[in-house]
Amino acid sequence: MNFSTKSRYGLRAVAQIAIAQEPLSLQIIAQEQDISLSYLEQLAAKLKKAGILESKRGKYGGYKLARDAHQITIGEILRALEDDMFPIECLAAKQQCGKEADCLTNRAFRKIYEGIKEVIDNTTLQDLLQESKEKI
Amino acid sequence: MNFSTKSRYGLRAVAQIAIAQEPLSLQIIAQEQDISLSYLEQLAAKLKKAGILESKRGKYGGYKLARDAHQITIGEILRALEDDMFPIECLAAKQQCGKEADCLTNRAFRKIYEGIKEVIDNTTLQDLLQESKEKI
DNA sequence: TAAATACTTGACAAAAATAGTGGGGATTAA
DNA sequence: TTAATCCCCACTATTTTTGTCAAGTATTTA
Repeated sequence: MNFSTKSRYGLRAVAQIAIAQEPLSLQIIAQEQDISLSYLEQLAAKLKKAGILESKRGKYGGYKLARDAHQITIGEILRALEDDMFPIECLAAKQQCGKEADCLTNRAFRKIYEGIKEVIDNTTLQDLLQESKEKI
Repeated sequence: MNFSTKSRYGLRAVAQIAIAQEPLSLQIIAQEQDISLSYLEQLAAKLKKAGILESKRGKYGGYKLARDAHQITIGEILRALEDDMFPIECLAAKQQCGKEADCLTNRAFRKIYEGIKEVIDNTTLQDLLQESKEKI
C-alpha cells in the first residue's frame, strides 16, 4: 500500500507547471527532480492524454495546464499516472457474497477506496496551490 | 497504489476466524483460500504479534480473536499485515517547504493518507460483521 | 503415546511492478 | 536551417511481491 514514484514525480511536475506561468519544458522539470527526461516524458504523455496538460512543441515550447487549476482534481492526476488505481468496480463486480468472509473483506476495501475518492475527487490543484501560499 | 494480497488474505483470514465461534486452524483457512500453509502462517504470526489474534496449540487448537470484534479496527489489521503503510510521519518530516511544488505534493499525499486513516481507524471488525449479516 | 496443531527459521523461485534507458522522429520559433 | 522541444516505441534492469518448500520444534488433546 503505497503510491509509486510515478505519482510523486507526476504530481510534482504538474505542481511545477501550475506554479510557472509560462510553458515549462520537461528538461527543466527533469533537472529539478533529478530524474531522466525519458521517464518524465512518459508521465507527461499520460497527463496530456488525460486532458490535464497541453503541450507546445518547438523552441520555447513546453507544457502548461490544459484547464484552470480549480478544474483539475488530484484524483484526475493520480488516476492518469497510476495505471489501475482504485479497483472499486472490480470489487463491486466480485461481490457475489457467497462467502461471508469474502463479502466482508470486499466491503472493507470498498470503504477505504471510497474514503480515498472522497479526498482526491474533492481536492483541486487550486486548493493545494492556495494552501501553499498561505502556509509558506 | 494498491493493497497487497497479504492484506486481502490476512483480512479474510481474520474475518473467517471472527465468524467461526471456535478456534480455527490455519490448515482450514489455507484450504479455503487456496494458499500455502506456510504463507498463511507468516500472516498469522504478524496478526498475533499485533495482539489481534491469539492461538492455541495442539489438537483442536487454532486461532481466535484476541479481543472482541468491536475493539479491533481494520486499521490495526492492515497495519499489522502491510509492512510500511501510510508514510505520514515520513511526509511530515520531509516538509521543509523549501520548494513550493514539493510542499504541495506532500500535502496532497498527506490529505489522502488522512482520508484513509479516517476510514480504517473508525471501522471495526464488528461494524463489518454487522453489515454482512444485514446484507446477506 | 500419537495425532494435530502452532511455531520457527531459512532458503529459494516465479511473477509482477517499478523505474528507468535508448534511439529516433516530428514540430516549431527564431 | 538549426536548435529546442515534444513525441513515440521498444527494450532492460532492478526491486518487490508473492508465494513455496523444507526441516524441524513445542504443545495439547484424546
